[in-house]
Amino acid sequence: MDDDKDNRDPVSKTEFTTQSTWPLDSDSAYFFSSHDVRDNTLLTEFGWNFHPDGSRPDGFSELDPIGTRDMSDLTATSSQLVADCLRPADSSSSSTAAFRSSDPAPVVGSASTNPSVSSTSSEDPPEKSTGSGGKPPPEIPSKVKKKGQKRIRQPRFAFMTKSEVDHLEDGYRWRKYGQKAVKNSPFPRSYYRCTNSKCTVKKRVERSSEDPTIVITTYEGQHCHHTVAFPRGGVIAPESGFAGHQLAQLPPVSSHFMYYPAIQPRERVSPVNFTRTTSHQLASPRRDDDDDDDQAAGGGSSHSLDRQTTAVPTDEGLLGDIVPPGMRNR
DNA sequence: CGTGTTTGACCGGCGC
DNA sequence: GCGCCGGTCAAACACG
Repeated sequence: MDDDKDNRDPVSKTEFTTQSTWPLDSDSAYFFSSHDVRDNTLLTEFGWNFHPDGSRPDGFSELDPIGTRDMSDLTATSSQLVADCLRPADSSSSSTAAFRSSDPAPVVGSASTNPSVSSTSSEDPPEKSTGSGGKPPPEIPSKVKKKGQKRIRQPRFAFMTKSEVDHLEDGYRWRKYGQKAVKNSPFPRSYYRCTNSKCTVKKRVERSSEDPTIVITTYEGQHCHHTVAFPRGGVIAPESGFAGHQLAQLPPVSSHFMYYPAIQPRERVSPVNFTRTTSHQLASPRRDDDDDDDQAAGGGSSHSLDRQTTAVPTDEGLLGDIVPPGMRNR
C-alpha cells in the first residue's frame, strides 16, 4: 500500500536536524545520544542489535548494516528468545527475565512485572480466538485477563523516522489490528502485531503531530523468529548470514539512533531535541514475496529510501535509569 | 480462498 | 467513583 508512493524519499538531504520539540503524546520520551555507552547496553538488553558504530560523522551508514553487524552477541540473546517463544505460556517469569534481566523493573502503574507471558498468553491467540461473533462466550472472555492479572507491557522501543510512509518495512510481516485517533494529534495511531503466530511483538506507528514528516514507530516485545525477508534491496540473501542466523532482533534499518525510554503512561515529558540523520534503505511493504516466517527469505526487488531515523528504547522500566537529570519534566 | 485492512465497540488503567 | 483515553477485539470488507 504505502508501497508505491514511496519510491523516493524526498526527505533525505538533511544531515542534521534539530527539532525543537518532540510531541510524543502518549509515549513521551527523552532522547539521548546513542554514542553514549549506556544506550548500547540498553539496546542489547532489549535484544536489539544496535550498534552505535555507524561512525559516520553525519550519522549515515549504508544499507547493509544489519547484515554485517555483529550477530554474535545477537545470537546469544536471540536463542534465548526463541526458547521463550516456544515455551508454554505458563513458564512465565523466566522468559521475561531473559531480556529484562538487568531491568530493575521500576514497576510503575501497570507497566511492569513479568511481561511476555501473561500478556501474551492471555491475549496472544488473536487468530485462534476466532470464536463466533465478536463477544466471547460468557464464560471466558478472550480479551479478559484473569482478574487480578494486570496487563503487562513488554519492553518498548521507539524509532523516529523521517519518512513519508507510515509503515516502514523492517523485514517482518505485520498485521494491523487497530487504529486509533490520538489525542492532540491529527494523525491516527496504528497498531500492528507480528504475523508470526508464535511471535507476540507489536508495533505502534504514529506520526508526530508537530512534525508530520516524522514517523514514530514503537516496538513492543521481541521477535522470536527470523525475519521473513529483507527490505527489498534484496541485500539480504538467505545465506548471507543475516536472514539465516539472525533472529529478529532488529529494528528498522538505521545506524545512529537516539533512544528515548518510554515513560510511565500518561506521563508527560518535555522533549529534548535532537536528531541524527540516518540514511538507509527500507523496503516498501510487500507481502507476496516472502511467506514463511521462519524461513529466511530474500526479499524481492527493492528501492531505496533515505530516512532519518532515531531509535528510542521505550521500556518504561528502564526509563528512570537512563534519563539524564534535568531532562525529566515531571 | 487466504490474507490483510477498516472500523466501531469494548475493556481496563489511570488521573482527577 | 467517574470519565477519559489507550489498547485490543473481531466482524465486515477489500484485494490478489
